[in-house]
Amino acid sequence: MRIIQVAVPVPLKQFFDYLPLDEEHELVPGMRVLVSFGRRKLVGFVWDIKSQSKFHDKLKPILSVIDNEPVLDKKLLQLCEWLSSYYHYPIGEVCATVLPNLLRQDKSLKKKLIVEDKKNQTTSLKLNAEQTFAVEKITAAFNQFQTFLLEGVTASGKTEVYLQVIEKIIAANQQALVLVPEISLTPQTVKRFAERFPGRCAALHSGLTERERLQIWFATKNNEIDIIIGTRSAIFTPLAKPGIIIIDEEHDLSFKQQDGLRYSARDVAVRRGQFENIPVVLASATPSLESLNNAENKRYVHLQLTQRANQVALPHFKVIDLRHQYLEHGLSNELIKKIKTHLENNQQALLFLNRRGYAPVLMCHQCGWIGKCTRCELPFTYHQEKNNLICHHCEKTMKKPSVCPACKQAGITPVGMGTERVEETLKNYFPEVDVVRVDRDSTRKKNQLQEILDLVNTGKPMILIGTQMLAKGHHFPKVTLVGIVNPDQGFFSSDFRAMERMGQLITQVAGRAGRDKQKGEVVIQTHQPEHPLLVTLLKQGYSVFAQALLKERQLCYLPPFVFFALLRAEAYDQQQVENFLQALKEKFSRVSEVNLLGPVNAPMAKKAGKYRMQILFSSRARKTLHELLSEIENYLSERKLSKIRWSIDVDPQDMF
DNA sequence: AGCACGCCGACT
DNA sequence: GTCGGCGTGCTC
Repeated sequence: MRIIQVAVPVPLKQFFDYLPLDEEHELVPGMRVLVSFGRRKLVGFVWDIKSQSKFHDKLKPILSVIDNEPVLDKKLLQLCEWLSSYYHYPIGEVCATVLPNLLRQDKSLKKKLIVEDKKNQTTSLKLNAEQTFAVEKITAAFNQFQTFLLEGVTASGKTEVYLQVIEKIIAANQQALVLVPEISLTPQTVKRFAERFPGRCAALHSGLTERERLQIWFATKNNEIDIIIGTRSAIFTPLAKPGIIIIDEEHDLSFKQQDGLRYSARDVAVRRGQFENIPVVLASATPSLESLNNAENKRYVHLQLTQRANQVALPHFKVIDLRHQYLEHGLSNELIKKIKTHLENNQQALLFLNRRGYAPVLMCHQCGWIGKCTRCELPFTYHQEKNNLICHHCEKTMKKPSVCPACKQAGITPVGMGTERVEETLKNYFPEVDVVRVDRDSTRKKNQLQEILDLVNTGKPMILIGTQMLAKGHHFPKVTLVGIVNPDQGFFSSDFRAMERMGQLITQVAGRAGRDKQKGEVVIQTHQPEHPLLVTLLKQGYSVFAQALLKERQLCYLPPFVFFALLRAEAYDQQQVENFLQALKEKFSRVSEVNLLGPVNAPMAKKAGKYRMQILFSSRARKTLHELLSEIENYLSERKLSKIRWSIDVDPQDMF
């Protein structure tokens, strides 16, 4: 008797057993089958073929077999199993998450082939000694599992290292999988790969239709494409002949999925490399502390590129002490003067501010009223362009009131700085030059970003104001001045990773200054000019700064020296959430190797009308931590929690 | 998660 | 009388 064990995409931990459709249909793990599930019909995944079942009296036959060959090969099934147990997420939902949307449905596979335009092939650049060493080391690890941390300062030619490694991978008849952060998957990135390997690469960018995605999925599975470039979810692309996985800007936060299956594509890449027995390259100018620690422990081979190509000089850092200074809408006189000088020299200036809109708070000068979103209980951001108040957490929007809703007097004032306000201020100062704002609002429409980039590339003097969007990937030859308007949140945030991120941002942003022949200048406005970590970063560079942070993490029992997981819960009734988590904490606090902290409010204590709280689990023993999480997962799935929704976040990024 | 069942209050 | 609210239980 054959019993088919099926992973069904429902939020339940277990598999479900079915009878085969008939004797003819061959069933192999990884194939999709249509099954009757309760009163519904669902697309499930064959997991195993067994000879008996505990549910022998309840078994239904499979309704139909969708595939002739598995959509998930053995290695991907192994990866799914790992994902399910590591991230404590139901196996059937993991299988569905890993596939393109169109394959989650009951559609049989039909393949087309993808038309590729042939381009002129560019040739390899000459490597310096460090690059050559890196290429040789990585090449020597082909066909075996080894993780490399490729740490290269900006303009050190990391990309050329990937390209030459990929050249060798292709020569060995294997495929390369390249992951890049969300905002850097631009036409320029893709172009560089496409021009070196014409007709051999495909990019999974956001502009594709589901149909196009599926075509690329097939092409890589059938070994018709040698190089696949994509963001986070591309880590699940099937590969006929896997050769190497490369993660560009491995420190980037967009590699962590923030809902559903909360995986880190970087960590999944390392695990996949292990299962496929191939090398994995994690590359960054500013590696995460996790990866640096792994390099230190010799789990990763540390490769360093310290030379900047073409004799590009490192930019000069200048700290502007904001204490006791008059500020014109958040800008110091000194910064404005510097902008003027650079513009007069026919150069461009780039200002960073991590806050879109006009001002993060709108306040009544008469009575102190503050505009807050009723659903999230956080201040509205004032957008002058639309004359709106917008909650950046739930998108709730309202018209800006003309008089104070509380005291009915006129006196509503914007407080704090956003990109719109810096734009307005600088337009007043420099009416004769282009002042261009680059944030999510100004680039919402298709091609808007490209139009801005084209304008910048004309090279005429101008001022750019942007959020993080501008920190990566783009090359602005005429920018010689970079100003960081307000990095001070990094010093006081309750999030222990804020300082790491600030260091990464300053270093990455500095890399935008003077990439051409001109020496660049980076100006940082701060109320904390003497902060030891800021001084270390600016005087001794990111590596020394990161070492100092790692020491701090070790002393304070923080990751990567301990492992974290969060259990979040939300409901419309705040007391219910708290009681639920408190009871859970009391029940599971007995394991001595795992610390439980909380319940405390989640990063957004109230979102879209729901109250959110969390318990933090921390442990030096990963195994013990995961055993406890499994126990809790079992306990919770066994009982009915009508109004409370909970989720587990392993290795969380946004904690507080 | 869905989806059904079942038990209560309030409507044409 | 029946429509619909949501609390509870089940899915091989």
